Amino acid sequence: MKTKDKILDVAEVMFSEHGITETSLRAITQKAGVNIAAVNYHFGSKKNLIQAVFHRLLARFFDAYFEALSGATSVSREQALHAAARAIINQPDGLDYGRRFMKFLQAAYAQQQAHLRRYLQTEFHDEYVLFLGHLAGHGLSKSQQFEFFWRLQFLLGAVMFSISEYRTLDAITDSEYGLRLAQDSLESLFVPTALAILESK
Amino acid sequence: MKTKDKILDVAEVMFSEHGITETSLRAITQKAGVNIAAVNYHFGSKKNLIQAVFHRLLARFFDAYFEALSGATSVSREQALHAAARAIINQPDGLDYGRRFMKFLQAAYAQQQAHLRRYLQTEFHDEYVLFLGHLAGHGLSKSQQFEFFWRLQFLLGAVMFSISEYRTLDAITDSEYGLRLAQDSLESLFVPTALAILESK
DNA sequence: TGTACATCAGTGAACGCGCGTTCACTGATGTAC
DNA sequence: TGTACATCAGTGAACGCGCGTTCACTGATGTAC
Repeated sequence: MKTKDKILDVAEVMFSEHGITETSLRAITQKAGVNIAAVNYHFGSKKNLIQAVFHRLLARFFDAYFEALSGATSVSREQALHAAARAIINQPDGLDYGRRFMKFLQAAYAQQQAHLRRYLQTEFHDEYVLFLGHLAGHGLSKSQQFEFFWRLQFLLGAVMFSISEYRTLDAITDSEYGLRLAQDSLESLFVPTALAILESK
Repeated sequence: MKTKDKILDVAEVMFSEHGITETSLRAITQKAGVNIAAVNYHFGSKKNLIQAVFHRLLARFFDAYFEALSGATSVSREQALHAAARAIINQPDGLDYGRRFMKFLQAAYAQQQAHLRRYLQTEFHDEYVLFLGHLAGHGLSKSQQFEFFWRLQFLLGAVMFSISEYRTLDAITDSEYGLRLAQDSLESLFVPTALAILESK
């Protein structure tokens, strides 16, 4: 069982760091110190390994998200954004998890891994619908839903990109302005901006 | 000379549509109806071909951007955003160019094509600095510049993602709500949201 | 408790395949006298 | 205008390489009687 987890751990890091198609099973198994045939033994194929990594990343997000809401029955948009921000930012390993998650998402979109979109909507259907409901709110007209949908894409893009490039940005601002972003100030920059994206004008 | 342009055209479409590393020179040359060795004859390597495609996409954007400003001497942030939106949205071929440009950018970031970032900052240095100056404005303190930098990442992410996934989104909203986004309403949704991202709170 | 067998975790080597690149070559076009 | 040569655009076949996957196999652990 240790071999399976070792592969998952290394694959998560390498897929996020270098892209999914760019990362070979040989590179993963070599770094993990296991035999290359173990991937197909435990996961069946590279595609299944990708889904397994995605599953773990998603589960961790939704767990943290719903825990941050701690069973509240009625959730406002702002509460939802705070909970999501914390689920990504305030993890035991700091922004490392969030960065990997967002990098992975970004790579998945850019590399047309359509099977991952399907995977999210089937394997995490309930969580996904609940989460979207929190962000959308209630009683939207058709044209409001339509506009919300587009704004949600703006938001998703903004989050994916800024968090996934976090390290690069941090290094640039550090050398350029001598300033670095603390985790809690990232949340307080992020939530109002997210609200503005969903509600501007 | 026709062969070289055929390769560029097909490469631009295929890199954007399927990702950079996912697109083989064999696929490009086959679709273009030219010999595979012609790529290395005209461009030297796949990496150089990628840069040539990037160059053309960038040149088209900056041309349209500065033309939309039509030589104005002092440019406000809002003017700059309108000009940029038009440079991406109002092209002869509709959103197709913008979509390819944004998909390419996204793929470049996700696939760690660091040479492209360098290419932008050297080959288009003047345009790049001017454009950023228009968006940033003047007289920002260090901590304001720092915050602007982060907000710019939010904006870049939002634009790249929503435009590059434009077709998918359009198809979803069409079937879900029976609504599709006209080009000019995209601009009037986009500019205020962009302003809000840069200035919220 | 001991034995026989089945299942499970992991291995090493090989498979065919598609990749980017190279090379010797052809034929068309341009240049010089 | 004609001839000789150089340059340029494009070709077909092959190169070595790394890829994901497969297969026969080993040894450890679990299960049944």
